[in-house]
Amino acid sequence: MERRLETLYERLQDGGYRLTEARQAILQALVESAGHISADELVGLLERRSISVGRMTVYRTLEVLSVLGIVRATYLGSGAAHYILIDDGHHHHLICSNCETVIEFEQCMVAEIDRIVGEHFDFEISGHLLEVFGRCSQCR
Amino acid sequence: MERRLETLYERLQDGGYRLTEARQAILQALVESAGHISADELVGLLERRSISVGRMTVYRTLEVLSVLGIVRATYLGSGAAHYILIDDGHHHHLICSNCETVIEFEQCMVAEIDRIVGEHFDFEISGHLLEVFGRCSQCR
DNA sequence: CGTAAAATTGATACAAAGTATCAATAAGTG
DNA sequence: CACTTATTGATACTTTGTATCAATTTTACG
Repeated sequence: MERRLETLYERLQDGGYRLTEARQAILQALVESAGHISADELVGLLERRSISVGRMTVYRTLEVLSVLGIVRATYLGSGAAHYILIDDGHHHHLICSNCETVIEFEQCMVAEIDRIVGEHFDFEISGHLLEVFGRCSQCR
Repeated sequence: MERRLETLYERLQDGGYRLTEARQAILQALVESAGHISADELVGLLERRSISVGRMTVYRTLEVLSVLGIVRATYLGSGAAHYILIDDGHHHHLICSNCETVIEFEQCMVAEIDRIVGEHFDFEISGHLLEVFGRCSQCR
């Protein structure tokens, strides 16, 4: 668990960014929330822990983490982007197109695609996000 | 090509929605733009063709199309959600985490996942969106 | 250790994106 | 055609995201 955070800290630094307290707090919150969280929810979360990080800083940090491929924004119903930790390279979830329920799953068979497509387009692949849509059991 | 539109019209109606001129215009624009388009870009596109559809209607229609699984919102850099036609059940693209370039590709090997995961979670799957991230050749 | 250069932060102000409301209008039904 | 019901769009508004810049923090270096 700590290992994971440490690695993220390193990735920030290796990317040429400074490892500030704000960024550490944000990464920590992201790891612990372990889900889909919007920028403003993140601000609220940190606030409740009496860690004061400005809204602007949160937005900027998420942008940095995006560029580094650590985080990925996705759209889940509401207007706000939700950020997903994708530091291990992938994330998968089912989304009910009706009620927007999100169910995460682990099964991943996309490694093949990564390889083939990456070669084909001369693209250095760092990860992927697979969103599968449909109707959950309740909405049918 | 016309066939595709016809099918979309039917899906709207089968879903219990009325096939209005506004919705037809929006679907048509989506099919022709054949890519990733934001709500406001869509409004602009229609305006330029002297088809007047209110902003509100576009947002609402995209919401309806989302619920029907015809369209899917995704984040591509800018703050606005971009909508992707996913009427044939899937869409795939590479996104450079650095410059946000989008490269679409067809290769799809995810059918298997759809089946397995769908059964496992009692989820009726209608499609998926696979986003693969990394660095494009220019950004390396 | 200080100190200076450079990155980062956050208050403020702003722009863009998305939502609620409701009277006017258009679509389907018989 | 008339009637019921869904849809539309103008308006006003909230939320989300971005630009700016002085103050602060971090890092590198003497």
